Amino acid sequence: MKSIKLSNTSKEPIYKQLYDQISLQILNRELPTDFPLPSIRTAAKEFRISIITVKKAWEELENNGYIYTVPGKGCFVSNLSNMEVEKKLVSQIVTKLKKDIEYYKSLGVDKEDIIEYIKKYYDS
Amino acid sequence: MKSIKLSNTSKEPIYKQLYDQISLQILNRELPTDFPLPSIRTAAKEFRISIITVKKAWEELENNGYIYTVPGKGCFVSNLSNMEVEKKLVSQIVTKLKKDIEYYKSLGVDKEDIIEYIKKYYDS
Amino acid sequence: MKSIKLSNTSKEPIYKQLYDQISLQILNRELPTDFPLPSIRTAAKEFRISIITVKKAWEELENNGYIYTVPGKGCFVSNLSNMEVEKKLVSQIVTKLKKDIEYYKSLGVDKEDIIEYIKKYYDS
Amino acid sequence: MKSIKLSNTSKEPIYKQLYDQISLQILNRELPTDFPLPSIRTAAKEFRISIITVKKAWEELENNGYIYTVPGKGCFVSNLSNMEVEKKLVSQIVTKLKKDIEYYKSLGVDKEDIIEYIKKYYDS
DNA sequence: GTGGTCTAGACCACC
DNA sequence: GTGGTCTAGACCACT
Repeated sequence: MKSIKLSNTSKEPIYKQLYDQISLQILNRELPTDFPLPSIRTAAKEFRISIITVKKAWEELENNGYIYTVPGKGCFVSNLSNMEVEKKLVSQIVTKLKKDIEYYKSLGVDKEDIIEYIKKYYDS
Repeated sequence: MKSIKLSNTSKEPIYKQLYDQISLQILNRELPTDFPLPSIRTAAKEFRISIITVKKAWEELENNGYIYTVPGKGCFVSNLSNMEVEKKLVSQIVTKLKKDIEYYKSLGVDKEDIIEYIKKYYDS
Repeated sequence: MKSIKLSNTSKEPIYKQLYDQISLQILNRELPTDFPLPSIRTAAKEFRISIITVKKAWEELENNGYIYTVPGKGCFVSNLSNMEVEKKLVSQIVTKLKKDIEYYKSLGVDKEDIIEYIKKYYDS
Repeated sequence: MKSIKLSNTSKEPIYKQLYDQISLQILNRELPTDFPLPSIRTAAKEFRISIITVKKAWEELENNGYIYTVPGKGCFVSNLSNMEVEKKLVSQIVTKLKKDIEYYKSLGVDKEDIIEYIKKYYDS
């Protein structure tokens, strides 16, 4: 499991940061099917956050089909088909992209300018 | 003054929605220098929100140099030079763009793919 | 009568700015005894402010003995003895100075440092 | 935390009094880095003022970099380097001093007289 | 009329 | 428990 970075001062709530980073690792196949997530208590200790906060993140992951829970055993990465992964990924990207484009258009930015900016900043 | 749209259910606080839309109109020169904003009370009635919520939005606008207020008179659009407008605009765009790019990179999206998507969606 | 400068955006209310500058000119003998102040209407036009605002300033001046009103004629500078002028001046200075000193002490500034600063900035 | 004194009758708004006194304690290192400020509710009770008034003071402190807030946790004194503290202090002193000097000059007071007065009153 | 400040409640998300 | 936001009133000084 790749390292997780949590920020106390960020505007994003901690449970959301946890959710985002883990779901992303699952989509990127960095966590394989049936990989056991750390127990809620272990994770709470490791990240020095409240058990409740971890529980909330794990719950969200389960609700969105990223993991499944075996009572008394723990939580494991779901068996996502490539198609499902692709679908979740594309859906996330397109949803965000459409919103972003709306924003840039409202600021009066040209399509060409945005593409310029992206070329400029993407590799840095 | 172009119409303002506020959503009660949005995650964005109301005062922030007000701030965003008005500052945008100022940057786009839709509101000229010294244009009088509606009075706090008038705006509160019009948008059916509390006086304090409007006040907070107006306050933020003043703190960031978009408007100036004359007690007993009202609030007016600041005299922003083209250079200042440009600077504020670019700063907003670049700040958001960098965050967005980080996000897309973390999802493993290629630069070319993003540009493809933008070309596809920008004109719709 | 020396020129008067009023600022709309200042934190000081306009009537107070008027009062301060005129009372000062009287204390400095720039306006002699029985000098006629402009009429309220004239002053309002000249300074482009409301008649009420001028009235308030003139009222304060009268209340503090700087001018006297002759109904139907106008307002005139009072006959202040040198002693009275001196007393008003010293009282103003000492009152402010004591408050200022308290402030600087609370910021932990040494007596010597303040004197240094004054020597440095007074002539600029 | 040293005691705070608030005056209902002062011309200064309550939130400003709070802001001034706390920012001063931070600049004087009476409150160390990461020191937890009392919660908004606690402070409101203690000073017998509204929650919103405390909030406004805390907000100003955050806007000016004196404290940082962690939602759900509380507000804490920022980690200010000695250089930053010095800069804030000097900026406050010089800003006020320049205004004071202007005032004394407008009253026709000599540099030497002011220094005399300061020597006389500073230690009392 | 205007903005500036303040009160005493309230609901929400987060920890 | 915490801070973030919001409401519906109120009083004040200034124009």
